[in-house]
Amino acid sequence: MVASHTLVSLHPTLDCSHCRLHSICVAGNMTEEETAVLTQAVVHINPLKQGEFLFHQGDPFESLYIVRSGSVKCVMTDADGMEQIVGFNFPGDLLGLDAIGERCHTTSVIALQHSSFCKLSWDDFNILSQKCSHFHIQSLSIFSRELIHIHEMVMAMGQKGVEQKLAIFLLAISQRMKERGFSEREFILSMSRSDIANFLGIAPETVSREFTQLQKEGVIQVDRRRVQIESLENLRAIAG
Amino acid sequence: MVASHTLVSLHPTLDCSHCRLHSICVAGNMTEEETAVLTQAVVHINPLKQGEFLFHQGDPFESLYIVRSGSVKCVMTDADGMEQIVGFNFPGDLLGLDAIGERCHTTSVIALQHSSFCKLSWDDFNILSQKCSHFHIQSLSIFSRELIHIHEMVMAMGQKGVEQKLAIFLLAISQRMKERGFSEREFILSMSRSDIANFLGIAPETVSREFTQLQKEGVIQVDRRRVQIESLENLRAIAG
DNA sequence: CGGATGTTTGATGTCATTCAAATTGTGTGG
DNA sequence: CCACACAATTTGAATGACATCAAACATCCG
Repeated sequence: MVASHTLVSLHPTLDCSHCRLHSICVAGNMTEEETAVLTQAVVHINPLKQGEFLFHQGDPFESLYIVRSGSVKCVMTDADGMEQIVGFNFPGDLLGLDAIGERCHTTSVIALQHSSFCKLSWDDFNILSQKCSHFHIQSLSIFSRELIHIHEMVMAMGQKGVEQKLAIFLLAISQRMKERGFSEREFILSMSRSDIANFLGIAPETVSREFTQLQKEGVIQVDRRRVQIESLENLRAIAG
Repeated sequence: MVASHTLVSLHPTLDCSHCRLHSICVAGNMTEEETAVLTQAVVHINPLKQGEFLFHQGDPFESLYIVRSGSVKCVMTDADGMEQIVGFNFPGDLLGLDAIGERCHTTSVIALQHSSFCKLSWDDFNILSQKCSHFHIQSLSIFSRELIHIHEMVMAMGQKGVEQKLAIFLLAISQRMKERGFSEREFILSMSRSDIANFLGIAPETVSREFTQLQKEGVIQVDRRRVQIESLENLRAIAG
């Protein structure tokens, strides 16, 4: 529950107003005072190691989570055991939105590396939405952008060839790195080739081939999981 | 703006509490009194004929819309002119959610048949969210289910063969018909073969072939746009 | 009725998958 | 620190699923 009668945080080490993700997180656009209320509601949970689950598909819905550091994949498994990665998430991203309607998680979230999270209970989320219109609008905006991301994903899967898909994927990662203050030209992929393949709906071998193909064309440099984009322009041209 | 000081509707012919979509629309779970406030805010706009636009991609964001009758497709066009249908929507569905974050519509919505809509301005939406916690939660739930739908879509596009895709598509339509009180076994598709093909990321000819294939297998009966599901069980088995 | 549009069906081609093997990377225990 | 086993990635060759091209057919609407 939000302890709105005091602005003094019970967790002095944790303060949303000093968080470097402030602007891209739900706290964006909130006043100093509103942020203090948010700080009261947010809980830091134990960090996860690579491969550990933040929550499982089917778990009852209790809280939303925000990635604080590291990265995760969001996986959906259907009746016949097929797995589909429906998204990768990075610091500042909000997790668990799909569970609101059905009151249980429809995806599993798995850490791709050592990762930490903020936890915000559904009750507190609603109280904050009611109290702080900036929070309300900011969280809806994040929700909305999530929808756009997945729409772009569907566009890529439906309309594009494999080289285009990979280019679009790399540009999306690049964009997210940039938003978070990292280099848009050089980064380490936190997911495996198989994860990328599954996400894009293609075979892992094809991902490999297209990586080397893009390298041959001089658009990127790949070494293991390190990617350097030689020409963003050319990559955009390929993405279409 | 919501005229909350009076519960008497300015549009006597329009009353959310008597709407047959009450339960699946944003009005679901709202109290009688809250519904009255919603009624004040909602505006009925001119109906659209087949092929007409409710809004265009790029239009500034002002309002959300709810399908009252008929059906629409939601289309995204990218830089190189490729079009992707990212969803079909039916009575009770909320439209325009993708525009909240970017303050402009990222998709175009086109009527598949003569269709009518309710309009709810973004300002009123926020006021209602603030005032009525049931409305707030209900709209988030609808938002959340939209995410699940598109995730299921991505699953189908990434993991499944064409026969499965079509089976999944038909089951999704069947489910939506059922939710709206129509037969889940027999319905008229409001979209063309090309629309279905585009949505599923396959060729129109392939849609044709798979329809006849499913018919040969005795799972469905197709006549033009009328579909009869002979065996929901078998169709589910094919969908996987 | 007649042209335009949408749909079905058939023949051929192609891109991505699949299968298989080689290579490299990673973690663990000696 | 090195050797080993296991996992991930890369590369090659063959197959296959779906797309594309082309034409016939049906439907809709004036």
